[in-house]
Amino acid sequence: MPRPAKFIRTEAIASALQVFWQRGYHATSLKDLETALSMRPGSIYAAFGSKEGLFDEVLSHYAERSLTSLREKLLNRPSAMQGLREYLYSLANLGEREPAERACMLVKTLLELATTEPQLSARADAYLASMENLFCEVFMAAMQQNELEKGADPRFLAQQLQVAIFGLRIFSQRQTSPLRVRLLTEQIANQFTRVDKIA
Amino acid sequence: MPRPAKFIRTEAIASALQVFWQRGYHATSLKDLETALSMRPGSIYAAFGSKEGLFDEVLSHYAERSLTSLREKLLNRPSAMQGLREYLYSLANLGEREPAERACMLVKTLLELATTEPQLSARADAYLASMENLFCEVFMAAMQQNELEKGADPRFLAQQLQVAIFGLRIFSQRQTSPLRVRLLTEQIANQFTRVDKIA
DNA sequence: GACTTTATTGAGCAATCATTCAAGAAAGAG
DNA sequence: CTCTTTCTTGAATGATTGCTCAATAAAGTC
Repeated sequence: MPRPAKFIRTEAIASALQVFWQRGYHATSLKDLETALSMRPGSIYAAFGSKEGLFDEVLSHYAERSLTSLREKLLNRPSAMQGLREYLYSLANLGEREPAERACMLVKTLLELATTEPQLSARADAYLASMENLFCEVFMAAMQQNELEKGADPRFLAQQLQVAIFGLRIFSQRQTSPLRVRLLTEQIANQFTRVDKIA
Repeated sequence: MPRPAKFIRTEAIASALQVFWQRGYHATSLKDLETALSMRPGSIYAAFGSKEGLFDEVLSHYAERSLTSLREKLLNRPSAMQGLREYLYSLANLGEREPAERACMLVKTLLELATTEPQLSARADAYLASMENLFCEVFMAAMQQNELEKGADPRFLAQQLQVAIFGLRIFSQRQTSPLRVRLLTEQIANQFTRVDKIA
């Protein structure tokens, strides 16, 4: 079989992610993508079908990557609460990251495309639901490990946690000092993994 | 002096707000605005200068309106904490509102335009800082009224509160049941106006 | 009524948008 | 090498973008 594709799909998607994450869906033009991917329009369309198709694949890639990373940090840990704590602390440097990549891309997509591209927004929503479910599993594991009181409501805690992370990542987009973001992160980590939550 | 403008500026801005809030800045075309405002391009440009100028005025209008409403609810109250509690409970129905208007427009703007229109994003940021300051005043008043312990950090509490509201309003954009949003809202209200915070 | 001043109109502008496709280039198979 | 298959190219597509401006309409002043 002749002529393998010159571009590497995963690299193209990683480049496209960067552009879409920073500029958003509507403000990203095909010209932007041509530059970022070093591909000509024909190749992009041959490979991904459309701008929407490319975005869709980028979104999946981002979400799967995020979910995989979360699972590694949170599941099958000797102490679920310790894993959660470490994950939350990994957000402490949010204020020092690339500004346009501080907010979660799923959230940015959920907001930007709610009206204009509801199917893409719905896909982002579905991935966020998976993340909530993952948090729920963590709290259930913590209950089994006696790190969380028996009467706790893991679903509710998972949603509370997601609210806190949503808010933190939005806040980190504001032009405040990275230190304030760090302090807020630590407060959240303490709130959700506090000693007095232990049975 | 002859021929007064037929359109009413505040009404035009209110209509433009609805379109921009729902579709975002980049996905709103001049055709969308012509339809919403019932104005022809020439009139729009005579009145507002440019799409960016119109958006800027819309953003100011939204922010001033929000700030005024917040001040009414939160300042000069016999009990600052009671005012805060009532404000937070007013968010309990977020899950039943127009989907694309559940998230704060300032936040949507901060995220969407961070890279592509940094001056508009910065304006949204500045208004969010005013809101944080307002929250800070509320907590200071609560301390003076002995509704909050003397050692409390009003600035930190204000930022925590903003994080919670950011997160809640994003979460309410997800396709979850309005009841869950209500429960989360009540939890936040209790967290920030809890009895054991009182000195 | 005539005059002045401003608002409104909408056709039309260049630029950009996402997308297509015929032609050419590249690489393995024989 | 030739052949076949696939990938890449980039000019060109029609639609849409934000925006302009000369012509027209409307309202107060005199």
